[in-house]
Amino acid sequence: MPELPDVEKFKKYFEKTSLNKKIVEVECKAKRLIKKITFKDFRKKLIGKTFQSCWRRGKFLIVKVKESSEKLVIHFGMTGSLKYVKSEAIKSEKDKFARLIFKFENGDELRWLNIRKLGKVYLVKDLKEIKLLKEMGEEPLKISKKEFLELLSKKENRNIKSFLLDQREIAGIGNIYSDEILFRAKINPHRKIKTLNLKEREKLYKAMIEVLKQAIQIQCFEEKFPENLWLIPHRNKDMKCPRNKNHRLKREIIASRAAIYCPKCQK
DNA sequence: GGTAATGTTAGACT
DNA sequence: TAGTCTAACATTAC
Repeated sequence: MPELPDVEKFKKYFEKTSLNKKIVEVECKAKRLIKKITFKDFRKKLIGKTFQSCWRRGKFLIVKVKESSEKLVIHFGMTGSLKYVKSEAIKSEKDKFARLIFKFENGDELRWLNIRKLGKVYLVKDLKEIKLLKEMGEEPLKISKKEFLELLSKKENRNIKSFLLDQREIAGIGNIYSDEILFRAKINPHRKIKTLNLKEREKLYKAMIEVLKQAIQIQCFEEKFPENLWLIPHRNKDMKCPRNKNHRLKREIIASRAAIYCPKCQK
């Protein structure tokens, strides 16, 4: 689930549920997912503190810890999410995949769920300690058209889908949304950047912003993606093109990922 | 039981 | 050397 729009949703969820509550206990059932620090130290440094504010960078959620110079940094991997559970529901609502749990003074708790254990959690003073954050590219919703075109022109030899997926080029786009962006821009995921003309590059920029903004706006609720605009309601389902029911979507491995696209609409 | 999965990365390849 | 691509990682769901 967690690409830019999903992490944006987690950010709002975190703000709504978990700020300014005293942490009284931290539990972890998959200690190797805590990076750069032992769980023992991690726990010790957080107990008694509160989360002050949070923001998103790429696919990372970053949380400022009050009265500390350290930040909690969460990466969700492929199968991560957050779940806040009220004290009265903790016993009845078990989560087999709750890998990290913050317990608050009011009895509630925040669970970091992570089925496949591809996620990571850090506690760092300086975000640059995390290699991927240090090398991370621009935010797609902040980059100007001019900057975006310049980025493309430096990578003419690259495949366009693998470019969009590369966090060092542009932050936060993953497999699902790269497919959506290319579909919206009517660009075939096999294309190399050097084959894209200026019009297509501009279309790509516009599609990227539109797709991400709209997904954020509907908070990634699956049922809210209009069927005649998005691949999401069709991918691995009826496989019909949103633009034309007679077109069949194709699934193909591109850039080592399962790409879904319409060969008739995306040239 | 086989296959696929929304991410990242080390190492292979060109 | 530099740019790009691929396979591997860990675990579960269907």
